[in-house]
Amino acid sequence: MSEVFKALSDPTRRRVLELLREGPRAAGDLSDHFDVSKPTMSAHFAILREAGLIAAERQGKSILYHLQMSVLEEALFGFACAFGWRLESGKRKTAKREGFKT
Amino acid sequence: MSEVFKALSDPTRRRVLELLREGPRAAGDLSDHFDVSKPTMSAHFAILREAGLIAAERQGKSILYHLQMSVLEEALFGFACAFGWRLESGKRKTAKREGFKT
DNA sequence: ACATCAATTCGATGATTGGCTAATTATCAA
DNA sequence: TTGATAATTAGCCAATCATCGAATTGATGT
Repeated sequence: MSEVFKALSDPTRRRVLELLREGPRAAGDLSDHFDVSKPTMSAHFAILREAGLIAAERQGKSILYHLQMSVLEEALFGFACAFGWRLESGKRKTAKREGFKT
Repeated sequence: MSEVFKALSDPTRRRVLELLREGPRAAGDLSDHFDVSKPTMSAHFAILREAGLIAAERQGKSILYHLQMSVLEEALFGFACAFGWRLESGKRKTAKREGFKT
């Protein structure tokens, strides 16, 4: 849980998660949205990956990242619960992600 | 919002928040629950204070800390919203907020 | 005034973070 | 095989973090 919050504590990483909400994206595609070097982005991806928030899948020369919604949900849910809140799925406009296995 | 998540990324600090959920507590009283020095706890309190998650009030020789629920709620709410979730608590008279600083 | 208790600030130290450039790995196409 | 492309790893640096013991501030009781 600490790792999830740590991952969320950086605005670049939060933005990456938001971008991935729309569906899987290649590492370089994601990097283009930010004003930092690719190695730096790679490090951000690694932190998100180690927190379990995203997962990678090689596709040709690219590496596609996709959200692992359940982990994000679980962490936030677990915390919100401890504070007497309820986290509801609402009308989740979740991604139309394809080639995705839960 | 980054500061809130950063504050939440440490288990000691999360536990402090949980303890404060029961009601205000003195710094030393809180410190007794943990296996670290008082200066270290003081530093944790400072981080929570700077994130706006707790507030201090002097009471005689002690300093009472109490939760600032609304800030915690807003950060989580703001984030959950961006992911299409709903965060509900029994009685919130909160919180239309926008423009979190990232 | 002085001693005592509660908590913080100071100063130091080792670990982690976020950033970079340069080097490396992996894949695909000539 | 060679070259180009996508991404990561390696190596480095400055800044921040968590932690401690020692010194300091603030409030109270004698």
